[in-house]
Amino acid sequence: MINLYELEQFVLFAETGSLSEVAERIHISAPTLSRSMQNVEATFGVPLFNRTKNRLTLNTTGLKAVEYSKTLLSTASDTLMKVREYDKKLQTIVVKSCAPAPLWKLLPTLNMLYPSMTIATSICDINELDAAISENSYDILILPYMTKALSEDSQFFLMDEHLSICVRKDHELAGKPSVCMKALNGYNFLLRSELGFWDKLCRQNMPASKFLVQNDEFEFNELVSNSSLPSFITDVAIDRYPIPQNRIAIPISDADANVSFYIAVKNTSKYKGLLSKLKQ
Amino acid sequence: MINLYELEQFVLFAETGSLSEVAERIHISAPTLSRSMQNVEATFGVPLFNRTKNRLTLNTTGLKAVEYSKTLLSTASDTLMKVREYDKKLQTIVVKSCAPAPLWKLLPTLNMLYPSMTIATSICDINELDAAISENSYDILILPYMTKALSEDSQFFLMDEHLSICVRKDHELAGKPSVCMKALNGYNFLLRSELGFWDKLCRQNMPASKFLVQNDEFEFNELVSNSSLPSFITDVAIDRYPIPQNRIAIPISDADANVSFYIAVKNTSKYKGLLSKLKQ
DNA sequence: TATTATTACGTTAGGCGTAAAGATT
DNA sequence: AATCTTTACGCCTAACGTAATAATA
Repeated sequence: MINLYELEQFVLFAETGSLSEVAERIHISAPTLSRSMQNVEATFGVPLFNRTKNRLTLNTTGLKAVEYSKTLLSTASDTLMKVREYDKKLQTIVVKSCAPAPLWKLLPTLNMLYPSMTIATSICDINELDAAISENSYDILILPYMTKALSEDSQFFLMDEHLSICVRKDHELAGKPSVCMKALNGYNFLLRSELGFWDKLCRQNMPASKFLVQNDEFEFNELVSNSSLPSFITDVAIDRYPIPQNRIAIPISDADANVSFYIAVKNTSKYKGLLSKLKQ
Repeated sequence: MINLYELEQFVLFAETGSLSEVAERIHISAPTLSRSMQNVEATFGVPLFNRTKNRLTLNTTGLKAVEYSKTLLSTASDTLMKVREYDKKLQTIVVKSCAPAPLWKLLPTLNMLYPSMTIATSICDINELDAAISENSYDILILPYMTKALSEDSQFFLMDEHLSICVRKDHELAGKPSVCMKALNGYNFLLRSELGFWDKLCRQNMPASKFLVQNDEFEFNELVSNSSLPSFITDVAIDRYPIPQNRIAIPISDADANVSFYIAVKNTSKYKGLLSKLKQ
């Protein structure tokens, strides 16, 4: 049976050309390494070396053996790597959501129910979520509708979210009880990044508007407080991102802006604990 | 570092489903095998087993690990096999000849010069020899001409051979000093098998003749002695296959039937000893 | 003389089996 | 009670390093 440790020494010798040099490099004694090479030769069962009195070199068979040994060693490390990778995947819950707010609700519950699991969340466009479905690269999805690409059994209502604009109290729209996106088209807005499908929704329904996207939360808040540009807020986000005193929220009346989110799980039995928790 | 012996036990366990059964099968104790499985698990570094108190089973990661381990083990045995194969090829001289007689001359010399080498001889058609050239699947070739597919430096004259027919003394051709193949066309002949290009030569030049091919040397000789059918003989073969008293050899005059054989070697430096020996 | 490979040899770590324990059917 | 896995423990092999040898540049 091949000893992979000795085989590693063997290819190291091939790349170095000297026993003593390898011995020093890997911190074993020269006699040990010499014996290892004899063992390798014995397991192959054919001569691999030219032995002159004080110089060991590979013969042509030895060179071939090195070549094959390298691929063997690399498949060996592949074997380890892939199994570890597989195990890691088993221990991570991949959550892909079309919007951030549902994650705020979902993550604390997930962490509580599966404390040993790693939870990998990402906010995706709808087409990315569709891709995740067809590639099976998810454990949990959050969509703004029930998809027909998955069975109804695996999808459940999660929560509603209602979009408002957030304007200075002196803004020309400030007095209205509600607005529609058509009326908003043309106004420029402050927008946070990582909004998922909200971002696309705004751009599609207000093509004449421009959106100043802010990546940084602090900078975004500063701008909301100190500029006159309108921004967005939702009923769910209002706890996390309170409205400044000089601003007021005005609900958007469009159906598109009042969303129901649905959770879809790949493995219903694995997450039945989660699902029953969410129903409460 | 993976221990392949333990890994073998691991896949054996996967195929069997019980430690004690495997232990019995491969003649080691159950505790040793138990430890081996613990070692395998440790080298992978992830859980591979479900451990109930008295039943060990693989988890899903374990099943993946078995899968990868099987391919690793098979590439390991491939590695051994291919290196051994390569070594074996280095230690065999592959000789392909268009006819048997040149081998009679060549083989004793080869055996004397390279006593440790295995010599693999075969008698081939010309097109097989051409294939051997393009596939590099030879060490020494014997052709009835100098081929242009190889450099002149690697080809040398070996010997001549002259074909005769061998007829009963009462045969109608028995009195002739020589014959041409055109005149022989239509006669039926006894023919030995394994004649290489001689066989094709006869069939091409005497298409109206029939050839009774004998595989067995004894049977062939019996027929030559006891039938009236003409056969063939050459000057080189005459020592090995003496002409019966009731027969006589008549030389064939065609140029095709009087051949010069050439030896071609793949590695001239490797066989320069042989070549200088042959020149004597 | 310095460097290199290998053999000799003594020590010790680790691998194996026996015995035993703990648990299940 | 029989079967199965795992732990405990002692033996003994075999793997390692040091020291020595032999040979070369």
